[in-house]
Amino acid sequence: MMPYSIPSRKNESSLEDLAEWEVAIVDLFLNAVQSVGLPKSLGQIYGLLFCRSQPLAMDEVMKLLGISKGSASQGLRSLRQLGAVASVYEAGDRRERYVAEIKLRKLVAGILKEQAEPHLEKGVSRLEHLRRLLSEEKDEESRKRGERREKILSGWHRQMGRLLPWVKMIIGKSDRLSHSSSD
Amino acid sequence: MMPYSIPSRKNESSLEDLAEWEVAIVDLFLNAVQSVGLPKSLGQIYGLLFCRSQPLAMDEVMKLLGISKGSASQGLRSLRQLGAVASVYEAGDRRERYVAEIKLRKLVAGILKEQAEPHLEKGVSRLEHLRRLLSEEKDEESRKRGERREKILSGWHRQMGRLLPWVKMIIGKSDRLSHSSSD
DNA sequence: CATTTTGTTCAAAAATACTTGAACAAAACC
DNA sequence: GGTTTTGTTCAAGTATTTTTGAACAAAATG
Repeated sequence: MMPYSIPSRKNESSLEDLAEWEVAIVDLFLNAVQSVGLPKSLGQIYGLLFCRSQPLAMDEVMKLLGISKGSASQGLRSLRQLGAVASVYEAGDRRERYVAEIKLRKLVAGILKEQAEPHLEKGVSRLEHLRRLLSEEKDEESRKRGERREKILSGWHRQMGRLLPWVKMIIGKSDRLSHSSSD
Repeated sequence: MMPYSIPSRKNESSLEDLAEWEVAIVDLFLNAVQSVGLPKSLGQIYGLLFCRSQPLAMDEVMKLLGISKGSASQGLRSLRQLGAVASVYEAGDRRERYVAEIKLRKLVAGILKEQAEPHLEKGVSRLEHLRRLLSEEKDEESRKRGERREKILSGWHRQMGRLLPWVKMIIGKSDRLSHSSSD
């Protein structure tokens, strides 16, 4: 029964070419991004680039991680948008190549700008909408209560706006410890 | 054809009893929690309790939001665990009743404790695992590169650990502006 | 102690989010 | 200009998460 069966590699031409520690780091980032609510392919791709000293092209990323063209393309786009990867041009090759941004300060700044700030912005219009509804509320008790709630939310909103610069500052501090010598 | 048809309310006995501004706030929290990756029923429930001055029982939450028993039960449990709602006992009623915690400081502290700290903790063992793999890596270049990466990750980990207390502190400041007088 | 009320659990259904791959566009090459 | 390489888009498929509701447990009631 079934002699000469195919060697049957575990992972269909993926992850095989990564060192064990690289797999561990890819997995680490995979989990990390999921906890922030981002798709896991983002974490895989970033993790892979983070491990490597040389820039990788999209087809190499696909091959090494065993993910589809679509995922690779979209994932790299999101990462560029977040400022988590940069593209570099290499002589004698048409393909665009990518490297991971490893300064925590820049990573955090990118996430804050792309994720937190849009939410704060949306918050402004939501609060405006809320105030409009309140001004139309007929029931006295209800309106009073709503106005108190609106005050609380405005306060929270202000606090959050104040927090962001601090986070950038605190993370920024002694970031240069991160990248000591080479690479 | 079909005279005397049933009035056909839009929302099957839900949201109807909320004021418009309350619906807006429920929706606001619904969106807010989703952006943090939490299930939206958490946001709805918290939002409803946030609007109300009087504690609500689980069946009232179900009725007002039009959600199932299971969602209400699980949602309230998660919120309690996060420290976002507290239960209160009211005379002459067997049911447990819930109120929203409205101090931003406490909310943030709860989220950090339940979400961020466990991740940091897991990070410790992941870094240990990584170091073990690195010590077994045979290829010289690869190991050196891996060791540089491990240093970077350890640095990030440390920075994150330092950030949390600051966040609590900064958010804590002038929190008392939030709840001025009644409620 | 049988019954009613209150609340939890969990398997299945529904809703969402993610990935895939084929079709398409854009640029480089010859 | 035709061909090849590189990269994007998006509808359909797959996987994951969330919600539902019925069955169950626990406690109060009479």
